[in-house]
Amino acid sequence: MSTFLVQPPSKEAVPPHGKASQLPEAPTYQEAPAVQDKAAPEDAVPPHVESPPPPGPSQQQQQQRHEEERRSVRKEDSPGGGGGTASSPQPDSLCLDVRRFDPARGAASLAVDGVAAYEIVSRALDAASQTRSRLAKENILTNAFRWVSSASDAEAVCYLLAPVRDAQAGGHRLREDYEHAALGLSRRVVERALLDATGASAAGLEAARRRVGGEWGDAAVAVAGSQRSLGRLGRLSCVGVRSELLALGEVAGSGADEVKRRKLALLFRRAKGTELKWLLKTAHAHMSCGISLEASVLPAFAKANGVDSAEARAAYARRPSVGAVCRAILAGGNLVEEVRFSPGVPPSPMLATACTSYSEALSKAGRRALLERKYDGQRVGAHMKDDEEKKVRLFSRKLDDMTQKYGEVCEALRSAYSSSGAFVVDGEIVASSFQDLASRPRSDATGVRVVLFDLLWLEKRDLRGEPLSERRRLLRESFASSSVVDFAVGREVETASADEVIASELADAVDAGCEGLIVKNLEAPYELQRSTTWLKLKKDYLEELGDSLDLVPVGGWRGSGRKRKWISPILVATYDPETGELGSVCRVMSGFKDAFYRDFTVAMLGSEIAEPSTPSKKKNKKNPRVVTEERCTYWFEDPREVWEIRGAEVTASPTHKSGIGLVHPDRGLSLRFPRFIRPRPDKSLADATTPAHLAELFRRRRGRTQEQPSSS
DNA sequence: GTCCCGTCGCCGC
DNA sequence: CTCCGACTGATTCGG
DNA sequence: CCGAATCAGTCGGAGGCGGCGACGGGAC
Repeated sequence: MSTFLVQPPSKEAVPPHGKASQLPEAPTYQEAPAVQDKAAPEDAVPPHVESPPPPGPSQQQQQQRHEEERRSVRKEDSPGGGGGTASSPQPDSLCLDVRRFDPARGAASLAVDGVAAYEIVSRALDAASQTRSRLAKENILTNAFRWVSSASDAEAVCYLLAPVRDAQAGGHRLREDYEHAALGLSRRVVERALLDATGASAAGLEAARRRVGGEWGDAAVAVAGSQRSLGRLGRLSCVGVRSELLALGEVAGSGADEVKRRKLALLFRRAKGTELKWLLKTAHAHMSCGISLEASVLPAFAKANGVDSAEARAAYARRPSVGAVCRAILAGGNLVEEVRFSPGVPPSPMLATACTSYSEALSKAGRRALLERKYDGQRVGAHMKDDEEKKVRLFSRKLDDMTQKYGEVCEALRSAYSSSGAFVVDGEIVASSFQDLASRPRSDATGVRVVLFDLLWLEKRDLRGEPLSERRRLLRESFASSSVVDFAVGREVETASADEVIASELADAVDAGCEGLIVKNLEAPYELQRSTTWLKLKKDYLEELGDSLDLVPVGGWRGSGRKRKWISPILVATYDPETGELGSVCRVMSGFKDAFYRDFTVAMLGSEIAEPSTPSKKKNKKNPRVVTEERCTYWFEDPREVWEIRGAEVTASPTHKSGIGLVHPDRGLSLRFPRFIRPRPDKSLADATTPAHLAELFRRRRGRTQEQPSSS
């Protein structure tokens, strides 16, 4: 508590969030034992070969490895990478096939005061994280759920098995999304709580981490090991853990972190065995165990109770309430009747599939298609219930309630609605640009518009099954456009004869400041999931369109998880031939093949990054020509390579320095959605994109706006 | 004690 | 949002 | 006819950008 930790021990466990992590890495002492992955044959690969054509032996090895994996559950890494090496050699009974698993055995010890023990969750997660097979995971979860019989336990277990909101780290999900409450747990608080609870020092924990193979969770367990002092606190239950975590989210105001730290430490202290690992990972919102609520947990719970797992998923999409779905499953499993879509509760939105050519879009779109503009704003589902109040509520793509934020939109929708009774519409909230929209205050964002494109419910009718053409007709009948409410611009075409128009429609959409087109099958129903009846076509997806840049890699960081052996992300820069400066544009982490990472890392550092030491010091000095405020772990000595990098658009950046002053006094230029396309060995520094060129692209883009053309 | 500024969680894409 | 790799289930291919 | 190779779809997890706002902590 009073001991102020110098550096969070998580330095490498967490992604390098740019401005933060400092300190170029001191510890250079080598780790002797274990780390058998050091001895892996890949190491024999000669340094810096441009994607070696005959990777012969290594591929075979991989094959072999996979088969091994398939046959038997094995320890060692899996998604999380470098998992518990020396942990349980004995497979948990949860790994037995569902038909052979006997829930009665040992079940007594899995209850705490009559409710499910957290041990159920930690055991399931332990077992599931040992394998990559999704079937095996589902098998494990299904077994675990056979220890759970009440709906309230089931709900808590579901949340605790998948407590992270989505793939994007950071947020938690411990209650209905549409009542979402973030926990506001900073890494520092979590780490201090951990040290508090275990009595370990930061250095001790770090040492333990090296011993167990790099995983913080395992290190925590190792450190906590012997000194359990439960006292009268008692074992953890699922409902208890969930409510304790939720309580952390309620703490606010000055001194909040201190209170949270204390509460968390209390929770950690009660953890037994690997429970601590999962509590820690939960608090960090980084589970990395290959389990999601929708795709793994709910289907497993359904299966454990004799309900079709696809039906459970569908039910959750209609009404994303874990509690409701669990109750219905336990109450007999009539999900169609008992878990319904209804106005006021946001269903999962329909999403489009990305598509990289005109022909692909048209061939997949069915006979008749709608070429609709894709507005660059924020997705919104607007609901009005059939009640006296006539209140419009808004939900984000991830179902957060946005009613408060966009009060004007609510008002405008209510008055634009020409019918009576309930409605559910789908649309996009837009401003003159995405950046403009994003900079609105979170509490009350005014001066925005909403562009409607679908209608899911009208009065007493669920319209999801109707073809898009019909939904669209009803949408236009039921709402009047106004200065705030509008309809998405779209053109209905016969796909057989649309080859000509699609390119020009896309061009027009981009000219109008839109991101591109959504090509929609006019006969298709509204699906509460990603669907191929909606195809997303953006100009930067198309090979010949969009801007690709030629940028220079100048530095990088150590990756985490499955990329921990490599440099990732990688900082890239423009080159200014006048001054010789390399101004940073963005970090890139998308688009690289694993082999490329390996070769590049070897080329830059001499080998893949051995856990847990490195970098070697000599690679660690920034080249003075590099202009950035990023603090890379690795700086490349003599940046001269050129890579093709593609992005959706150039942005004015508060963090990157390329072209600073050219479009804004103290902002540089960056890229939205950056990804690596290919190396350009044919190009040299002199051919790299210049800051001036980047500025030109920025200005060109800024000329286009989504603002309503003040006509009609 | 108050104010201001830097971090970082969280959320949008 | 983007992308890649792994897993799965379906389908086709070779013996 | 059956097992092996191939294919397409799904899933998970690696992390990009900008921006608001809550909080902690230093300056005053």
